[in-house]
Amino acid sequence: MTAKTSSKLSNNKLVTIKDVAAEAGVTPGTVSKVLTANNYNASAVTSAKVRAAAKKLGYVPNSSASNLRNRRSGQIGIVLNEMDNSGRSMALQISGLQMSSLEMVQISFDGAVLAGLTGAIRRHKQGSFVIYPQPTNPNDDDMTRYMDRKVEGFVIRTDPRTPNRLLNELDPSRIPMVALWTQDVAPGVGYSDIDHVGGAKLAVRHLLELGHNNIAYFGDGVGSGNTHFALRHTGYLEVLKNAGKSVIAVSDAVQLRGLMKGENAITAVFAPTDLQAAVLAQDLVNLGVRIPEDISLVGFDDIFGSDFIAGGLTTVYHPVREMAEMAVDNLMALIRGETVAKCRSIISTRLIVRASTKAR
Amino acid sequence: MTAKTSSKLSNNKLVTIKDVAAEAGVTPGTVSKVLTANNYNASAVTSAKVRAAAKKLGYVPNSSASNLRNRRSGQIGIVLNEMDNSGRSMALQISGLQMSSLEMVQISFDGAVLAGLTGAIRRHKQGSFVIYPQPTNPNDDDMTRYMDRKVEGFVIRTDPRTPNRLLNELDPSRIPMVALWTQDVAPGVGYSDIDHVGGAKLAVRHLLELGHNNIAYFGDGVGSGNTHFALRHTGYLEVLKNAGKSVIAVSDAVQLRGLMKGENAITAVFAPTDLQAAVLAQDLVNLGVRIPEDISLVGFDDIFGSDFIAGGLTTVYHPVREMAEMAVDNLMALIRGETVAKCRSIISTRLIVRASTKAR
DNA sequence: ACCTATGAAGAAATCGTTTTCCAATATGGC
DNA sequence: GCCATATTGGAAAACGATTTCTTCATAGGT
Repeated sequence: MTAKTSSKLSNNKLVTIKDVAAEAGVTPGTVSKVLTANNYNASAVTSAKVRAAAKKLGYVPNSSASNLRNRRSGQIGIVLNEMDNSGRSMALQISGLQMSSLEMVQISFDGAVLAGLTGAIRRHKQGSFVIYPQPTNPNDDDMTRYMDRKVEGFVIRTDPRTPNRLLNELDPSRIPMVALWTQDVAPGVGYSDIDHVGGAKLAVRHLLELGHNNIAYFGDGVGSGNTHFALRHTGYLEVLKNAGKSVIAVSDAVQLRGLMKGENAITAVFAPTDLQAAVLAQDLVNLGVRIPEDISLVGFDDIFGSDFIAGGLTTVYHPVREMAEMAVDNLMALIRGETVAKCRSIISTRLIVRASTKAR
Repeated sequence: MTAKTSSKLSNNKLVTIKDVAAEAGVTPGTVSKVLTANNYNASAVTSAKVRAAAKKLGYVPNSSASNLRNRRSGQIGIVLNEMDNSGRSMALQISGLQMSSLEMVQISFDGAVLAGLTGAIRRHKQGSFVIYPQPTNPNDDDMTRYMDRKVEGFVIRTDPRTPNRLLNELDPSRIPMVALWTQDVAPGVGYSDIDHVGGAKLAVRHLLELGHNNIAYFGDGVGSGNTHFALRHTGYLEVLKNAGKSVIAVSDAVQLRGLMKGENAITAVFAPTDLQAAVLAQDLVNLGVRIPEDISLVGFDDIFGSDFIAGGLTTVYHPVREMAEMAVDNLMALIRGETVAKCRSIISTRLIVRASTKAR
């Protein structure tokens, strides 16, 4: 009980709309109209009085009251993966240099997401952003139902390798949702993703411009269910088909070295992620293949450390932060009643040319 | 206007306490008492009826209404540094391997903080956690004042190198605050930090146990205003003074190598951060000094990549995640009315022994 | 059996804001 | 100068949950 009562807002004497009204010599209703109603025409003198009083008293509207009256919750939920860096020492040692492990890439990714969110929050001051951990097991269902009544919408961080529970279980016609990092959503769901296809095209066009005629894709092209890989592969295929070049997928360094001979020798490789590029680069170096002298290599993501892969990996920049900001913007727009089509964004990427590619 | 009206909670037909009351055949007041009042004695039958009705209808209390009535905001503010990874390619190349730059360490740090927060959020379901960017310039003062009326308390992430504006400007007697990553706070402010002194002691004791008699501290001991460095230096001094050993500070590899000769030759070094240990290790290797054969080296932080510094750096683990969780717990306790003394935590560290230290 | 003490549930006020409805005043046309 | 029509601001009813105050009923003591 003591706990209950003492948990009141410490700011005991808070300024209410009544105080402002008294100070300005008008009624609370008028204050509200002047300060928030966008279609109300107050006389210039009343308006000035009210604003002066509000400023003088340092009035900040009580959002609980306002949200209650407006039947809004004033909160949006940001669902992030619950990061756990317990396995942080599982780093890969690649090419003689310490490489970011997949997990490190993830933490870095979520750090950038957070950076994007703070940016969005700075702009959308009016609302509250509540971070929720991704529900993973059935015990979280309670939490899901709970969240669902508390917020006006969700930004949901997806994983390219696995379907997202929340996205599948919540009804977009009942609660606005924006998926982060995928374009593969149900009707009515917004999204913010990067341009995987376009990014891959940039990479492959770069290799074409350097005079490479036989460009391999590193991986099976299906990406074992990783939707990003599939899109990046698509970009690879489109550019080469349009250019009338042949396509080929290689799965390891030994196989690749075998294909680097003869008249259709492969002279360049596009890897769908920097991490894979790093693995390939290490294996190639171990086989005595030089990058870029013997083969050009392009990655994707511009992960931290990519400047050191293969002496500086040419890669496609992955704008995580911008993507996260846009997700929030899209959700706000969706909540405002914007059409879903306008709440779907694909953020452009750009090529970063380093030392791993060279003209033939 | 359309925007305004359409921003209503999509969940139009939400279940209120009245619905539950009607279903259970009691009044709303009774429902409230049964479900939330902790000192109310309802008859077993009424209680059962109410709970059954609430469950049947899927009742979730409207937190705006409840917060309004209870004069709480139901929100706590988490103030994090606004992360910007634009300078991400400023990595250091150390010891032939790519090292985390200071900034990377920061992003990793904030990622771990976020991980800790999600953990705390999972436990403290009742409240909302709002992430705010750290106010940095005077234009943010509006935001500060705004935040300050919206939340019941703050967790404020500090930087050891610079004083924190928010901590200095807000009045702890008016709004509860918990500083994250410092112990240097005003009266009334809680904190959650790691045990810098104790961690340093672990490191230096480890060296003593290995038989080292002349252990140097890498850095000036003042740390140019970095409070963490000062504490770690204190731990170093205390252990050596208690052991009757001499202390010495070295500022670079060349100076250190000069001191590695003669009867009081230095055989071990404690660096207050892994990043500094990495720099020192690289310089030592370049000078032909072998680690740990010629000199033992211990760092602090267990940053990502420390397993590769000097072939595996012995270091002190820095529990970021636990520290962040504890900060939230402390703030909740402070808001509940707990004494400030109980809302100050110092999280224990532990030594991680790798290859950079060896017995004399 | 009567009166008091206790227990349990209802009635109603309240939290602070917004908005609809109305009254009052000012404006303009003739 | 008078009536109709805008303007402008006030009065009051919501929004949903909580809690105090009250009432009613039942149990217990003598």
